[in-house]
Amino acid sequence: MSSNKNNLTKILKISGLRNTPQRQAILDELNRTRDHRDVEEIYFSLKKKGIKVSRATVYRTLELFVNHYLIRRLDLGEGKYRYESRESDHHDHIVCLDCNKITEFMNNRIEELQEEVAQENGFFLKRHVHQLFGHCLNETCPNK
Amino acid sequence: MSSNKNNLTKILKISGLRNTPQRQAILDELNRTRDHRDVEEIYFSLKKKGIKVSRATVYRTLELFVNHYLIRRLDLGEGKYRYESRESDHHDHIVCLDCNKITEFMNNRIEELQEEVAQENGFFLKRHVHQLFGHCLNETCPNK
DNA sequence: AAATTCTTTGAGACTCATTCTCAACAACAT
DNA sequence: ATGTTGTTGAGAATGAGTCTCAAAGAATTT
Ligand SMILES: [Zn+2]
Ligand SMILES: [Zn+2]
Ligand SMILES: [Zn+2]
Ligand SMILES: [Zn+2]
Repeated sequence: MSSNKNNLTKILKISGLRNTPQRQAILDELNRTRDHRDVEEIYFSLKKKGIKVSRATVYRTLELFVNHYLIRRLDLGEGKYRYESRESDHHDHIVCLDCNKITEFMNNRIEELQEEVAQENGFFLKRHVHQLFGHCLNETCPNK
Repeated sequence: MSSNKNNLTKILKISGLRNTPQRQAILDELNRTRDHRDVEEIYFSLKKKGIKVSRATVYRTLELFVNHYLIRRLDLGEGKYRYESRESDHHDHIVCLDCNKITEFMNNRIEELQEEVAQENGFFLKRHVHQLFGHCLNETCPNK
């Protein structure tokens, strides 16, 4: 945590930016779990911990961190973004249409084929959005 | 067009719904091209043709058609939806980050692997969102 | 430690896509 | 032609996200 704090301060300093309690708290909050959280969830988690922060700052900070590759932003088609820690490796997501459970997957062959498809179509691939939607087989899922 | 009209009327009737000039015009407008259009584009195309229609009806009708599998809705992460005709076969999209050109692709191996991934993770796959983003090699692209 | 500089924050106004409300309108069956 | 009931239009409402600007506060210098 302490090394983490120094780390963030350094990363920001390179761009002439300052570390603040709010920024540190938001990064810690995301790195604490592997969840995929939206802005309201993050905002209320911080509030519950007694951290003085506003929604505007949460929005601004998340965008800052996405641009500095400290976190990932994902759009699961819900009309709002979710954010996750970047402490895990690259992966894509499967979402249950019934219980909204988000499962991560990574398939090397698919990643290779994405490169091939881009090349075949005259594109230099920068990034991709890949999500599967279906019904999970969980006992706890309302579907079962 | 006439057979198309009868067609739409039949499809709607099954659900106890009525065909109207607005609904027919919106479907015709989308089937006329293979473009991926947003609501404003569709709305103004209809207006330009002198068709009496409101934004509310365009929104409502597009959702109705998506639910009845008459058109497809896509979310390219622009903060708004685009719609396309369903007269083409299933495909996914590559988008140029510079000129926003949308190119369609279809890779059978990827589609198979999506099924495998879903199965491996205990999901029954219903649909997927798959988009590639990169730089196109077009001469007319501002990037070149 | 205090002063200085310049970034960051908070509160609320604002934007924009989309949804909702409800009275007027118009398909369609008989 | 009439009645029933689905549909439309106009504008209000919603909700995520952005913007504004004065006050607060990091980081640096003295
Ligand atoms: Zn489930
Ligand atoms: Zn994830
Ligand atoms: Zn391009
Ligand atoms: Zn397409």
